[in-house]
Amino acid sequence: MRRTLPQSLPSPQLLDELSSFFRLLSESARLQLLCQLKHGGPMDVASLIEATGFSQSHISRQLGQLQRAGLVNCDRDGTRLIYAVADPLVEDLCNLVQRRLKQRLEQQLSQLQAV
Amino acid sequence: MRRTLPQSLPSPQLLDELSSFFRLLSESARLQLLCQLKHGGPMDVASLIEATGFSQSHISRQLGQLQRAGLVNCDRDGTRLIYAVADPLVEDLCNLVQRRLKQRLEQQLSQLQAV
DNA sequence: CGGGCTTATGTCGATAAACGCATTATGCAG
DNA sequence: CTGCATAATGCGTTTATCGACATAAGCCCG
Repeated sequence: MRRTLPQSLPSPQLLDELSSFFRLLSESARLQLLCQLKHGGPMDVASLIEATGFSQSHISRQLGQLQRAGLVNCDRDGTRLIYAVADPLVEDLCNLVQRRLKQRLEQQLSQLQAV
Repeated sequence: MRRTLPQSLPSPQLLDELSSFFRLLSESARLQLLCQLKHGGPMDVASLIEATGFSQSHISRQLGQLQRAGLVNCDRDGTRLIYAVADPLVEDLCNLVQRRLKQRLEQQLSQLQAV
């Protein structure tokens, strides 16, 4: 009896917006930047280069995308820009997915052991 | 004082798995298939072709990806395969993101009106 | 077994995005 | 105004993926 009520189909525009959002998280580089910022708190680009090993141009572009999506914001400190996570949503999503990955592995493990 | 405790950085493998998962949802075609299955309940491939307009080969491939990720499963009915959503996680994720998109638009709207 | 139906896969062109290098733009100190 | 540092952008190469067509593989019925 646990049936979710039949929701209507999302419009093509909504599908595009949803998929575009998920696309932001579909690249490990961007996810890495977000996690790094979450972990170390607000940090400047030089630190992100140091932490991730990516080129300055690449990091700048990825941060630009994340900023346009509102997932990140930045303050100036002289010529440096200090970036910070602007929305806890990504962390929540990652936690949900991570828990699910874990459950799935445990399930596969138990099935193996059942043989 | 609402500070989440400093979680450790995810490993590269975890980052890859997370981003790979999100990549599944980063294509509107796959999201559309999932929503269609959620909306119409279990259905066969012919119905999905009818509903989405994609080619049979394309749909087969996308369903294959979703199935390998455990997001979808299928039962045989003779030669037909009946696919169904296997995990409510995707719906939850979409709801979270959708709500956030809505909040963001409302925020932008109020800022416009404040001028 | 042979033909018809349904799904999976090989292949290909088109497109998009990653990523780095080089260059330009922007802010700050002297 | 001139350097000096930092961040953003133009451009090219490479890689991956979409999506379709054609073909193969699997299943069922005569």
